[in-house]
Amino acid sequence: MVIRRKSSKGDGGPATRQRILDSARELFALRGFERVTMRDIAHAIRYTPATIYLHFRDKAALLRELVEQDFLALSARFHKLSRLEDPVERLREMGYMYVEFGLAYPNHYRLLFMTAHTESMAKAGNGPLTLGAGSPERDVYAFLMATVEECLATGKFRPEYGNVEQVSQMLWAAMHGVVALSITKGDDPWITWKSPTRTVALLIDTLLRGALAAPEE
Amino acid sequence: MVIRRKSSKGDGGPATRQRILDSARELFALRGFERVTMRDIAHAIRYTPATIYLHFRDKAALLRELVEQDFLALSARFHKLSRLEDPVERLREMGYMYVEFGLAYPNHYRLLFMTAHTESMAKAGNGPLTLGAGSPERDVYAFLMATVEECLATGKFRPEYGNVEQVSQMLWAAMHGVVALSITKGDDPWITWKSPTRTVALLIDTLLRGALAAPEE
DNA sequence: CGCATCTAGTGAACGTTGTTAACTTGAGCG
DNA sequence: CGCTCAAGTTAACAACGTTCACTAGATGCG
Repeated sequence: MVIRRKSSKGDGGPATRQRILDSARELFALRGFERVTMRDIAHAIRYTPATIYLHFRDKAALLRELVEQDFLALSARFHKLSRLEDPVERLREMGYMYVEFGLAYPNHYRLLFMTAHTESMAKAGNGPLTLGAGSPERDVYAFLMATVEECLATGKFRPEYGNVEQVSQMLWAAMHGVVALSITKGDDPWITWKSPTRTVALLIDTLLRGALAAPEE
Repeated sequence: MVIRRKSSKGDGGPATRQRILDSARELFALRGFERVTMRDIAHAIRYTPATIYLHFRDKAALLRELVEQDFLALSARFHKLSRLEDPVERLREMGYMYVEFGLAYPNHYRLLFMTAHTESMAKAGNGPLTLGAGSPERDVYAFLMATVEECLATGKFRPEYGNVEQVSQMLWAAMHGVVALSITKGDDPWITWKSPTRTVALLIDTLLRGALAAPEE
């Protein structure tokens, strides 16, 4: 309907949109989603809160776009692991990488995996981002599944691990648990927390030893 | 305006306090913490919102007291497992029980393990509930640690699993991952989720096989 | 030029939230 | 009777996400 022929500021329109995204990202990562107000974001770029609504439907739509970008970052890091020949070793590195990612950017991780954005998506579900050759979410999960399948095809896993999706979800859940527990409970003083890095190392070792067909040490 | 006839003062005070707790519990479990307002709770017991603040410092304090009670319920269920002789079998049942608990009461679980109530505790930290012979939180975790230690003492585990806390936290994290992922992402349509019950079964099997000293099948 | 149009942005408001301060009511008691 | 005190209410506050009516300024066209 509307042809974007505005060119006075040239890229003035999309530019402010990007500025909103940038300051939102920074504030979210700094203080967490709930503790950042629309007025905060607007103030950071010296605009009025209403301006944000010219570029994004809700606060949730803002979140969603950032989440999508973060998924892309994680996905890119995962794909760098393709050079590892041994799928088991790739799986191990994926686990480390995943947890490391979550611990390095806890607020991002919270947005990605600890908040159900089914509702947000339903509200602002008209964006083209969820379409287009599989979202980064799908991509990350597909990469995990492909690696698991390769482990299976090369006979590295025991026969009872034939269900690729089941195994993938199990592995994902285990890694997620380390990150999520560390993020939400890591500051509770009533427990003496061990380093999550050590925990994930032990967890991966245990899982692989339990799943591999032949003893590998 | 108030229909309620006050029986007397001696009994009236704690009674309304309990009514607040009851309706808050019901509403929280039904809609989740954030989607229940103080006005909702007050309306449910036909009182004014301000009345709640005569009995509880915040909304968070209300939450906290309920959380404490839920922990007690889980703790009680755990202690019933004491009759199991084999600590490994006890561990396995604890895992099932934990996940089953979380899936049966997702909103409760969210309150218990998926929201950091460090801040809430700090605000309403004067309550006597955190004191007194170890809170249920500590209790549940202590029960897990004791079972792990028993596994170790009886030589069921491999020698590299000597750190009781490390192993306990690893197991807890893995179980937590299954529940948490299922709660937050279980409704996402872009993935075909396997039954969490099956996932946790596979996970426990894998973990135990990886941790046990001797092959057990 | 003159007029209409579109766009990015503003300012003030709306409805809802958690929370608090000031007032009212009624029982118990000297 | 009058005092006190707990339990509740009324009305408001500030902060939040969000919307609506409006405006400054650039552009397109006769």
